Amino acid sequence: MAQIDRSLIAALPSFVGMGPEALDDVLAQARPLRAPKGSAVFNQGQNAEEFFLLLHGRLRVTRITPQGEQVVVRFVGPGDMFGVAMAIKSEIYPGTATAVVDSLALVWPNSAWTGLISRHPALALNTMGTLGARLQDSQTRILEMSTQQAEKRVAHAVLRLVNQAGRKTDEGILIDFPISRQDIAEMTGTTLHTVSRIFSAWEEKGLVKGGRRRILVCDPHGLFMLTEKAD
Amino acid sequence: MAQIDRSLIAALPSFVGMGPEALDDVLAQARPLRAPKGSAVFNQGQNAEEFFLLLHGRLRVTRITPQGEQVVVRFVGPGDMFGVAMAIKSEIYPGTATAVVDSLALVWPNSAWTGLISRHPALALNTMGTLGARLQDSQTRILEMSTQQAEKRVAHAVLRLVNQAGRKTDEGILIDFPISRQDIAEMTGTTLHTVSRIFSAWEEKGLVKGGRRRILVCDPHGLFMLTEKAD
DNA sequence: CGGTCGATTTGCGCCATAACAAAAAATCTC
DNA sequence: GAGATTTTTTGTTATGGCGCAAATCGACCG
Repeated sequence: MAQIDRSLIAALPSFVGMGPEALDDVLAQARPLRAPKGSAVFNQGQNAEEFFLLLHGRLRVTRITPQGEQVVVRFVGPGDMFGVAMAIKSEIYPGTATAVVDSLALVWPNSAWTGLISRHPALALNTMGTLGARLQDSQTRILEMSTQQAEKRVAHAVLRLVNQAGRKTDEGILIDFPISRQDIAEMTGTTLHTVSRIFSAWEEKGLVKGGRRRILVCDPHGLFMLTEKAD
Repeated sequence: MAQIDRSLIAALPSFVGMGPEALDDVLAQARPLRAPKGSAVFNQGQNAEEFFLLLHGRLRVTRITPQGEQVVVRFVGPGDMFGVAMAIKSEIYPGTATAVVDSLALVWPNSAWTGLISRHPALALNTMGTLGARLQDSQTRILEMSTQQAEKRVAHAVLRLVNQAGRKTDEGILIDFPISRQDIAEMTGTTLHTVSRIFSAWEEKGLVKGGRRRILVCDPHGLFMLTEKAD
């Protein structure tokens, strides 16, 4: 198999503090994987045999309850590791990862995990940092869902998306991957209908401009006010 | 300082797979800390300079929003690590840990963290597992808060407490540390009043017996049914 | 360009649950 | 054990946002 160039990953948060030979050791066991838009990289409940790093594109990670309700756990962006079931001592993938745009990832067999962690303490520390960041994020969401009502939760979710994937344009900040009202609803624990109403209200106030599966934030500062003091 | 006996920690999940000299290395930098009931081990926002392992007792970890609303993040039991801000690359403690009964912990200076992780890959893997378990737990709570209504969320919370800290008695399963309706409310994102009503209804059905700051689960199976099928 | 299908918007009625308000009960203190 | 304090229970009222349903809009396709 052709060796992947280490410059592809050297700058990523997961690999900071690692030398060239360490990076080569990491890459030696990886293979690339193309994920066309709409395809699933892995499915909830599947036996977890590999872990991943996203190089390019965007994935949506979802979880489904036994009763069939779905929630969006997070969006994966370039440089993020995902499907690290090994790290969390799980035999199966706890969620489903779907490409929302054409994407490209690196894949390692789970068998490589323990060795890599043991040989590269920096990788261990970085991975913990990533898990910790996700934990913080989850707990923040719990905090919001416990104490705030729908409009604020939606505002926070949009602001988080802006930070993760916002692209400045001359009209405002564009979230540059397809995301539906349904997605926002599943991120905030509300319904499609409520999100739609909230967005309509925001459009009237000039805070956002909605397109189909697109969000254009005209006034992020206004959203901040919405999340701080209440209307 | 007197060396702590390694048998105290050898069997704990955080230290499985570590040999005697590794355990001694870990313990060499630790000191014991008593936390009387009601005292805070650390406070939200404080500079994080140490990390901890609970040997005996029970702590409640809470987080407060800028607006002053509080939520209960989790309960820490014997054998659990807590306050591992280092692991998650945080400078400060993101929450407050309060002893709900007289407790005893081990304390390490943060400066010991990187070295310990680097020297003991097993500790790294175990810690990741712990973080992963908490992440799973958080995401499960998000799932529940998104899709289920108050009664089910409370039922789940009680069942989780039963698993963590339930003690069998001849009348049922007793959660053997002080926990108020307010606590349950803060764990489930509802109000004191709603929790009280729910508990009253359960008492009428014979599912639980409530005492002040105590919960006695008479029929866990009944609660399971409550969380599965509705009604 | 017309047809089809998915996404979004909007109206309406209803219900779970929050908010407010007190009383009652349990526990602690001296 | 009397009083004070905290916790819990319970009643009443108000409302956010969910469920249902139907209309509209926009995009993609042949």
